[in-house]
Amino acid sequence: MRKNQIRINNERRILEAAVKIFAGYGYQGATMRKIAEEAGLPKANLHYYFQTKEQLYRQVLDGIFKDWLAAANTFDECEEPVEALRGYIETKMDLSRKRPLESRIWAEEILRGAPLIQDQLEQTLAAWLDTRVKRITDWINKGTIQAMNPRILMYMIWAVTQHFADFESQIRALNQQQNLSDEQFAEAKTQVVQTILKGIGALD
Amino acid sequence: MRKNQIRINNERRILEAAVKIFAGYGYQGATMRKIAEEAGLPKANLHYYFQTKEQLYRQVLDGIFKDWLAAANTFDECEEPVEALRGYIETKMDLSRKRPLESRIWAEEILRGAPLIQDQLEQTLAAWLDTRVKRITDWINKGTIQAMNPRILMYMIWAVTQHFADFESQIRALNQQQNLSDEQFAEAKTQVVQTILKGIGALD
DNA sequence: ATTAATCTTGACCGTTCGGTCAGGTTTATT
DNA sequence: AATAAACCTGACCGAACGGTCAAGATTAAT
Repeated sequence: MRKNQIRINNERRILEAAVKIFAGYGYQGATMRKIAEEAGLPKANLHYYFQTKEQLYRQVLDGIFKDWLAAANTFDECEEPVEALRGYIETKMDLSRKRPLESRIWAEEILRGAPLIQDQLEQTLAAWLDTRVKRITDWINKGTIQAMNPRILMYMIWAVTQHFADFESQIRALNQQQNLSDEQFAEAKTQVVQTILKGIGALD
Repeated sequence: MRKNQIRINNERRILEAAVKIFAGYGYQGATMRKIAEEAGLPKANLHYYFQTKEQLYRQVLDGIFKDWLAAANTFDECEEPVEALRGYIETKMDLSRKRPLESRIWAEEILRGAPLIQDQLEQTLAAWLDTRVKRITDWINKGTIQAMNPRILMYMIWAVTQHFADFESQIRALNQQQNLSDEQFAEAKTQVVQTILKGIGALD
C-alpha cells in the first residue's frame, strides 16, 4: 500500500517548508504563499496535497508530538532516578538544540490555548504523564529521592529544557548576539542536569 | 503637562483591550477590529490614539518590559543569596500568576525572534543581567553558593517561573482541565524555590 | 458667546489572505 | 498504443485585513 514516490517527495518537501514558515511567523503569520515559495512549488499545488492550511498545520503538529513522545523513552529505560532523569533531561536538551523550530511551533500552539491539540494533551500526554508520575512516586516511597510533587518536577524539566529552543533569540541577545556555541550549550546541559538532580536530593 | 482625561481614559481602555487580544491571538492573529470591539470603541477611534497596529503593540510591550524590570528589584534588596533568589523567584512566580497575558505576549515576541524588542534585549536587559551576574559571582567567590554559570541559573529561573503563565493551557489539560488552584500554585511556588536553591547548593 | 482644539465615526480603499477550478501535463496500468 | 489515474498550475474569487478621510460632535479656552 505504498504511496507514489511523487506524493511522498512532495509531501515531505511541503512539510519541511511548513515547519520553517510556521516556526518563523506563527500560525496566523504564516501564509500558504510563503510556504509554497519555501518549498519551491506553486501555491495551488500545496492545496492538492493538503486541502487546507489548518490540515497542513495539524500534520506538522502531529509530527512534533510523535518526536516528543519518542524522546521520552529514555525515561523508561533506566531503573534508578539519577540515570532516568539525567537521560530524559539530556534527551530533551538535545532535542531543543537540534530541532528548535519544532519546539517553537509547539510552544506557540500552547500559548494560544492549544486550540488544535487539546485532545492530545488531555488524553495521550496526560496518560503519559500519569505513568511517569507513578514511577517518580515509587522512587519517593523508596526514599531514593526526597518527597515532592512529581508533576511540578516534570513541568520544571519541560520549562528549562524547552527554554533553550523557545527563547533562543533572547539568549542570543544576552550572549553578544551569538547563539550558544557547542561548548556553551554543553555547559548549560550539564548545569541543568546537576541543578535539577541536586535540587530533588538525588545527588549530594 | 497632564493629558486630557478623555485621552487618558481611552488610551487605557485600548491598551487593556490590546493586551487581551494580543495575548489571545498573537500579533498577527490580533486584528484592530477585535481590539476595538473589546474596547467598545469604533475601529477608526483606535487609529486616532495609536497611529498603527505596530505602534499599539509596541506600547503594550513597553508596559510589559517595565513591569518585568520593576519585579527585579526584589533581587537587589537582599544581601544573602537565599533571600535574594527566593524573593526574586517568588516575585516572578506571582507575576506569572497575576499577569499571565503579559507573559504570553512577551513569550510570543521572543518566539518570533524578538523583531521589535531586540534593542531592549541587547541593551537594557543585557545590562540588567550583567549586574546580577556580578552579584552571583561574588556569592560564588565567597563560597556562599557553589560554582556555576550565573547566566544559566538566570535562564533556568526565567524558564520555570514563566512556564506557569506561558504553558498554562498545557498545565490545565494535565490537571483535569482545571487551572491550578491557589493551593496548587502555592505548592508549585514552594517546590520551585526549594529545588533551585537546593540545586545550587544554597540550602541543605 | 465665539472660536479653536480635540474627539468621534461610517464609509471607503488598496492589498493580501485562504481557497477554487478548469484544463493541460505527466505517470501508471493494461 | 490506448486509457485511466494522478499530478500540475495560472487565473481567479469573496472575505478580511490595516489604514484613511471628511464631516460632524463635543470639549476647552477666551
